[in-house]
Amino acid sequence: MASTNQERVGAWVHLLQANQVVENALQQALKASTGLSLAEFEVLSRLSVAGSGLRMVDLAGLLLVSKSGITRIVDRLVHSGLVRREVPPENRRVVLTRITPAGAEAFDRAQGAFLETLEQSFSRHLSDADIRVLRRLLRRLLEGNGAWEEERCSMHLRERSGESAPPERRTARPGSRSSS
Amino acid sequence: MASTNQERVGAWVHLLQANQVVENALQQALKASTGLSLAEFEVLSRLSVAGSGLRMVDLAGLLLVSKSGITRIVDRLVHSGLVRREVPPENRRVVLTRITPAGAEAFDRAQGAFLETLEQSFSRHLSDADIRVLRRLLRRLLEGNGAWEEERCSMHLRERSGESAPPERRTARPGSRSSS
DNA sequence: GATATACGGTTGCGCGTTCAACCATACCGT
DNA sequence: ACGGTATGGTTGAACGCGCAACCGTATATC
Repeated sequence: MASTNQERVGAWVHLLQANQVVENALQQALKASTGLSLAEFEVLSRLSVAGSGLRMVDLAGLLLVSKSGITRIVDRLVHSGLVRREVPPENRRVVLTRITPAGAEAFDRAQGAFLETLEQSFSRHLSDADIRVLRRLLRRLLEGNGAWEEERCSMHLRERSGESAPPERRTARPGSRSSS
Repeated sequence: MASTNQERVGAWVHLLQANQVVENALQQALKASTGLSLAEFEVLSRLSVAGSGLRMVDLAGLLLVSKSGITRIVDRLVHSGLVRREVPPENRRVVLTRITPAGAEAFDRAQGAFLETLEQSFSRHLSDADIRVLRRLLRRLLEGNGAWEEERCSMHLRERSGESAPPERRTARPGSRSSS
């Protein structure tokens, strides 16, 4: 008994729209609370755990945006003083981006609004088991499309309340995944 | 034993990225095969089963785009001769959009590429049971966010093999969701 | 060492979307 | 009837993103 095209298309429409609804909620919450866009917040999130900075191309891979896209996102963050560009002398063709103290502070503030809104628009409606199942299915989707990267799919947020502290993955060794 | 924030955020990142990957694949396939954007295809899809036309505002609700957004999407479709605007004499403030023969033809062609790509990038990687589970979870998400509308979540594609013609909805729902 | 190639990043441009303002039409209370 | 309000649609400006072209730097080949 195979699923009909209607069922498959329906499932995809659900995916499309659920993502849209949650994403809009997050965008709006972030913009309202700190003026950050979701992409900017994501960059700050990545940089806040990458002590030695990240290359532009790695950020692009992490966020699934183009090279020019990440250039502009970082442009805006640099302009607001939340991120710093840095060209390492030993390899002068890359640009390392590092979070500034002001950036870390902004991220901490934004993280509050982010987690709260994620709870309201996402996790609140799913049981813990649901979340794991959803994660598993979507991960299979990513793997099937060759879009699976371990480090990309775990945004390292610092836990706020004394919840189980994450095992601080520090091997941010970028795999240079530009499939351009 | 509650799921950690990391797990929730991770699940959301999966949602975000899986959607992005599938959407990109569909966009690209449609553009390559027929020059249509995903939004334009979606409009054609809706119109192809709405015999008596759809109002702009209804289309906007169906696609989850803004009023101005749907104006421009329809503009492009009208300009390529795939869709017709029509102002009913009995209510001259609405605009009914109807698919033209050329539009129906274009949709038929596009549908092939669409279904094939959806299979390749989506359903291919999930079992039938998976698809149903996924659908159920995402639907719960939509319901939880008050974004559930029966008719929106079933894109009526014509099955190649036997189908059931969907009932056609005539008058507008007052609850259109451009909560602007 | 000189030339070719690959890699990383930025820039110009076009496209598509939203927001806010606006216009037109229908609906409602009096 | 008549003003006020709500509804449906379009328009202009701004924004964010991707594509392609470009430049600078590192690496490979000879």
